[in-house]
Amino acid sequence: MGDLAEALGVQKGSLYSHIEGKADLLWEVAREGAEAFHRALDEVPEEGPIVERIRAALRGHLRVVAEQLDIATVFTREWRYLDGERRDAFVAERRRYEERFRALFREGREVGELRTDLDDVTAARLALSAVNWAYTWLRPGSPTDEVADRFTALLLDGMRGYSSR
Amino acid sequence: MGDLAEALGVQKGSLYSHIEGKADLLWEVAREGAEAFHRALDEVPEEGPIVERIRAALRGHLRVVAEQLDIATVFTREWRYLDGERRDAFVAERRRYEERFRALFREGREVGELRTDLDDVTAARLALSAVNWAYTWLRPGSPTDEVADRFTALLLDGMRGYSSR
DNA sequence: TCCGGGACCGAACGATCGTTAGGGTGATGG
DNA sequence: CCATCACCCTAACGATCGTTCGGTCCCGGA
Repeated sequence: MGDLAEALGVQKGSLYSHIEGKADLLWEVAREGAEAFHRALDEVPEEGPIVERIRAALRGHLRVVAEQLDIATVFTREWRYLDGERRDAFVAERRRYEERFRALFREGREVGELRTDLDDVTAARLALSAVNWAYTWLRPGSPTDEVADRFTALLLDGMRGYSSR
Repeated sequence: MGDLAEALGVQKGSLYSHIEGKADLLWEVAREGAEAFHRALDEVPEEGPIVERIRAALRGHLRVVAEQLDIATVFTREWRYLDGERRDAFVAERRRYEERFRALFREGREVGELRTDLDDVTAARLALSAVNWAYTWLRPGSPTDEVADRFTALLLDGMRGYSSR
């Protein structure tokens, strides 16, 4: 609160003309984060090759991370400090996000665009880990689309096989 | 400190007969973490198929996470609260760990066991992200070797290709 | 047996921090 | 022109928390 007031050129107490309390700030940022990531997933086409949709999902996620690094940090790390009801609500949103992500891989396996013996839970976990961890090293201005494409290529064709495209 | 004292069945002040201060505790746990992960990497054979060595490295890392979840959490997240010199020392150790990890993929590409056009930086980042993120969902008692093998399989052969083994 | 020291207690200190209270000022709009 | 209201200030409060201090107890070695 002190830092925030200082950054605004205002006394600590003056903040409370505008906000209710510290917890509300975290909650707002967390909600913004959830919205941003879900919105990015909304941009992913509902149809078309799964491979392209996975690529789009990774691109979208990384773009949010790079463009709103602070919000992404709250979404992936600082949300733990939410309390009670709000925490539950956030966790539900977060779980829903992961579920939407996982659905891509499941569908890819089911329709046969990905290998039919794919372990989609592990695949989704691998992809989500990569983008979740990105907030630790991705910096604003990084070529996120390119990074996402590299992840996609590696996830699709592996380190041993040879690209089929 | 209060929680710690309570867990030990002792008054807060009594702790200072045994330790110097709170910061030392974090430093000790962080050092323990770095040692544990490096030790796990030491167990990876220096020779033999790269694929098996990568699998061993992932297994080792996940085993440390599952068996010493609190220490792993400090190693991956809480180390940020180290100060000054100690923080620098830790970051160096962490960087060295990542570098040792990355060397596996580079070597695999160089000797041709992995695809020669492999983006080894991205590959290492993908693998490290997966195991780094594991502290958020891996629980003591999980079959870490199996999880590591699933990661390995996916990383090696991808979601689209078919296994060559 | 006596002495020294380590472990512990109880209490307080001092710093930080989120928050509240009370008062002032300046712009707005009836 | 005056009342209102948003905004800000200064000051202080209250809680938390890491740490310190003086004193007590007990155990092992001289």
